[in-house]
Amino acid sequence: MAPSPTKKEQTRARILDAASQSFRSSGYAGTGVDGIAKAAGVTSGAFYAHFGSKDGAFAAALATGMDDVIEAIPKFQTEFGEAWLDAFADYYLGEAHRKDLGRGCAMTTLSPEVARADPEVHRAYEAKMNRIVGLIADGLSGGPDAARRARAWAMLSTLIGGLTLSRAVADPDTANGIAAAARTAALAAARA
Amino acid sequence: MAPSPTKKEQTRARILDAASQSFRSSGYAGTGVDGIAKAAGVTSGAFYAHFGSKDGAFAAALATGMDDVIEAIPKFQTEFGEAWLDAFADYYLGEAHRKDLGRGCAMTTLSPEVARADPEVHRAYEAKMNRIVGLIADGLSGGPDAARRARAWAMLSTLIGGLTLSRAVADPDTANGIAAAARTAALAAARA
DNA sequence: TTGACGATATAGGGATCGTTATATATTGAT
DNA sequence: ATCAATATATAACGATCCCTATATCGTCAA
Repeated sequence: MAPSPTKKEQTRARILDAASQSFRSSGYAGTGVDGIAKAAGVTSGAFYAHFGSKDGAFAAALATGMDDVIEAIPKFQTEFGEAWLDAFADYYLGEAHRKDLGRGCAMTTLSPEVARADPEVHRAYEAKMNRIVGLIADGLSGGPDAARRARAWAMLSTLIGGLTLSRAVADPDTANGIAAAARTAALAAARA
Repeated sequence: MAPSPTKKEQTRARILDAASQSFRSSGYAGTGVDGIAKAAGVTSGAFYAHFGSKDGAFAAALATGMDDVIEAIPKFQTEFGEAWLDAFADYYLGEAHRKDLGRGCAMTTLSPEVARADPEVHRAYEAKMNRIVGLIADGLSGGPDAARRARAWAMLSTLIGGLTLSRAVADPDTANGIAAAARTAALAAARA
């Protein structure tokens, strides 16, 4: 059984949660250390005791955000079996996920931030992404491994792009149309 | 013939160029008014004389960035004829475009920023996006209009997502792989 | 050439930024 | 219960943020 978290671990988890949410919904530059601390119910002193800097908190938020995906994909695969791809695409482009910028998938919200970050962040991101693509490719059928990985990248591209576009438009009908089109294309790309 | 721009218009154009580049490469929150002014060779006084606020400059940069796309697509269509889709995808996911965050397509760099912006920005963005999708759909063949628009949305999703992903990874080979996979999927989605 | 006006520069305010140093509170071991 | 160690709070620094008010510059008309 997992050991019950200490008070310090609970505080760290609250800060990390607040940081993750703010980085996703407001971006790196749009996020302030004091704002994270306030959202977590602490002050900046606790923040700097747990993460040494804003960069450190971003790296941690990025890592856990990607780990969430790494954990989620096998769950979809075991829970839905052959239909896991459809279920995953439904979730990813569904209204609930679209509307939840703060807790939405880190791949969509943080990738543009990573593109602006230090090379070290790029590398950490890429390592996680490679694991994610590997997990997805394992859940695809047909073709050699390299081709399955390529199809996984294509599917992810379509899901992430579709989610980004649907979040940027104003009209819900337009957003639904984008999501539906991206869903179809993402599944087709995965099975091509 | 176009009238030669006045000094004031030239200054405004320089500020707008600097703003567009900074908003794309550093994001809205990562961009400062003083930085824009310095990059344009003026001071903040000139900035506020031309655009009344940071928001105003972002709206202008967004509008012109989308207009660039609106102008570019017909050029691809007339220049490359039937092969315009391939040429467009090649450009969009090509190395030159991937490496140029500051002058790269506004759809990819600014859509995540629009998702965080006021509803008014969402609406302006959506109006431009609808024109872009219409232009792309006009260049597709087969199926009713609604289906062609859906395929245009799907292709854009894949291009934008693929570009975003390829910019976030560290390894050039990985980036090339993502771009190639997204290219194939984007073209397939457009012709599905 | 002068005067009036429009374009840009200068100066600075009030707020928030990330961070550090220090003080206080809280925990855990004895 | 007491003390040491740790966790968090407080206070403050210099920098930068967006923006306004005012001053200076340049331009064109008369």
